[in-house]
Amino acid sequence: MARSSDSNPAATPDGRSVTLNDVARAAGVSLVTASRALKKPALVSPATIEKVQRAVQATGYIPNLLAGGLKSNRSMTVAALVPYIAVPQFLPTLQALTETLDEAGYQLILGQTGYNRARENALLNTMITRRVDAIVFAGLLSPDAPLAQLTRLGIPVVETWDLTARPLDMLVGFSHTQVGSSVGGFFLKRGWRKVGIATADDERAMQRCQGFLSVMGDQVPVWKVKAPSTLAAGRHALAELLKREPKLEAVFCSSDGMANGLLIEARERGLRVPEDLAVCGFGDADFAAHLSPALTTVRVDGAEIGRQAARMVLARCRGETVPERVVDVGFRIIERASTGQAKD
Amino acid sequence: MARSSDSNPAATPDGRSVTLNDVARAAGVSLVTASRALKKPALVSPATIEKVQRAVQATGYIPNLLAGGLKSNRSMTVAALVPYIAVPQFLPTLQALTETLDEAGYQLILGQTGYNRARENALLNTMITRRVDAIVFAGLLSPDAPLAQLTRLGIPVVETWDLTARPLDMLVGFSHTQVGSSVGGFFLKRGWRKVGIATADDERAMQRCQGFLSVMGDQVPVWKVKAPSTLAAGRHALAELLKREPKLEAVFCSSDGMANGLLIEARERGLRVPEDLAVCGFGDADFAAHLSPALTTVRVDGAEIGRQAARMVLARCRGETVPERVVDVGFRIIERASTGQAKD
DNA sequence: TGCAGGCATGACAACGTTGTCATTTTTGGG
DNA sequence: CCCAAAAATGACAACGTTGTCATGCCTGCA
Repeated sequence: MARSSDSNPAATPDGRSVTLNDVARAAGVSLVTASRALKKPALVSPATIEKVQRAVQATGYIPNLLAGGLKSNRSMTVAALVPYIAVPQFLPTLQALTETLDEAGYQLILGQTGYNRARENALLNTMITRRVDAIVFAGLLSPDAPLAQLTRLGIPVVETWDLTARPLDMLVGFSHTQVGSSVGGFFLKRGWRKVGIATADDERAMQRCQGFLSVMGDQVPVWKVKAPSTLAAGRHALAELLKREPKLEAVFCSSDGMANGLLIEARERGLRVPEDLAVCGFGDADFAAHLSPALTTVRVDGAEIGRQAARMVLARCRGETVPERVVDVGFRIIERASTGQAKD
Repeated sequence: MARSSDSNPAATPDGRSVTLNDVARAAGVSLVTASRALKKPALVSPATIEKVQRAVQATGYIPNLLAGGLKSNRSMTVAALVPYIAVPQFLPTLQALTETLDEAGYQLILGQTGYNRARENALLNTMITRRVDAIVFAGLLSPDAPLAQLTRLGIPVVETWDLTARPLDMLVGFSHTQVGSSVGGFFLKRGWRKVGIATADDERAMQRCQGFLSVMGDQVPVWKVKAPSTLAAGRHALAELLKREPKLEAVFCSSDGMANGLLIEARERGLRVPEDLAVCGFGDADFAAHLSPALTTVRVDGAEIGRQAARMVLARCRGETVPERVVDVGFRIIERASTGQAKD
């Protein structure tokens, strides 16, 4: 990868790299015209465009987005801040976000907050320094975030995967409390009273937990693990919950991976699912429907969250105002075999 | 998020945003000194640094990395190109890469190639346009990639998760063919002759498949699915393989998720694992050890790949030469219950 | 044929920082 | 107390593009 100075089609004779200026000279037009031919072809005659494109080929010109971004103050870059890249729930969102933005020429800059407010703020500052055109955040921003900077610079912010009446700027998500109470209601309707909850300790999972407890009562045994939750944590969770409530009838898990662990642990212990123990997960991961028994879970359209967030970001980057700044994508309990048949 | 012009501590009276120039003026030093105070404190007296930092506070200065990057020709940005963000195997690599680079002030720009060479090349060009300081690629670059550009600009490239004697630039990975033949050898030693392979159709999985077949023979039934493989695909795969070879003794899967599917399907069909059917996965996902039976699989240290790639990238960005341009992180077959006890 | 209006192009400055070289100030040894 | 060397600071230009305004040209209509 050494920079060869001889016979290098992308370097001018004196070694500098090829700039738009060189292209313009080669095409016999002015710098501005060359710029326009490439970026705003509508303003340039077809013949000139042709000339410029030929010159681009001949010189091996490679545009420099940094330079353009400096003047136009647009980096064509969007920051995506998540706790960890590997948190399964956010993956469809990240994927859809990346794809949708890419189609519009925007790229994603990734940041991992590690469920850590200090890092979150540090990352926000980093992204501001990079003059990202927008920020998409997994969750709600903390009140002590460097909001002032964001507001100052007018950087659009989309909070996701949560719900609040007064978002910082824009929001795409759903109510975790409501998820919890819905699952609680579902359990009640099935007549289960000896229930438990196995949950990660992140903010959103705790909201689901609270919603669940608000319906099921505070005496419900709660097994809490450090986020992100795993299959192994799920196996352990069932063991712990059974210690506290040997006659456990149903468990609500804060992720499908964890629920998968519960299914496995239940089988190991000779507990039949759903006859002896019902299990409900969260997220409707791709594998949930194919477990045995198929897993009842809460479906959230993570990809849709990503698409909507991208849509909002792009609109704002085009200078439009986004009318509905809060989008509730909702959720749905998907009943499968792990909670048996409805008895009504 | 409206840009308020009044009482805005980050905007000068005339509405421009605060630049280093304003800081310098406020601190009573020159522009260059202010720059150095913030970026190269070793060259500036402590008293001046103090003054400048105070001025930064007072003015609410926010640096602009784009501007600096233009002059210094360093974007403090590294591109990571993967097939899809959600491919589980790459997640630990991405996570480690992000973390390690972040510590050095570099951020990751994400690109999804979608197992598509055309998109791959388009993305490479995009990243070059963005003047990323390096590119980390999941897999090997295709020969028709815009290599010339990369070489021209001297952009460091790290190919990962594969092995070749002559990488484009640098490489961290391991031999998939060898993985396949190792697992084949392992199966042979156990005396299994009626074996099958369930594999995704991406390049690397196909290499593992070839390695496996080179040891086990070409008559082995192969069930191929579109990458990325899933649990559902695994369930289906077992059904298909049993059609072709009803007395199947062992199956090698191209991912742990797929293997999980095989375990489930086997149980559904009343096949005991490992007594009736042995299963080996690939990747040693976090759940592999906690399945029932625990899954025999091939462990690859994905996080280490990420760290090594980051190490190489950072070294090159510091202008150092990287002596060992090819790092083989190897792999290990982790024997667990899904392949039973060794009989020797 | 003359002129308004639109289209195509060009000149110039600017974006906010950093590299380079020059200059001033300080320090330490004789 | 002086001078050489080092430390600290400053002036200027440059990075490569785009925004703004100005200008030349041509088309079509009166």
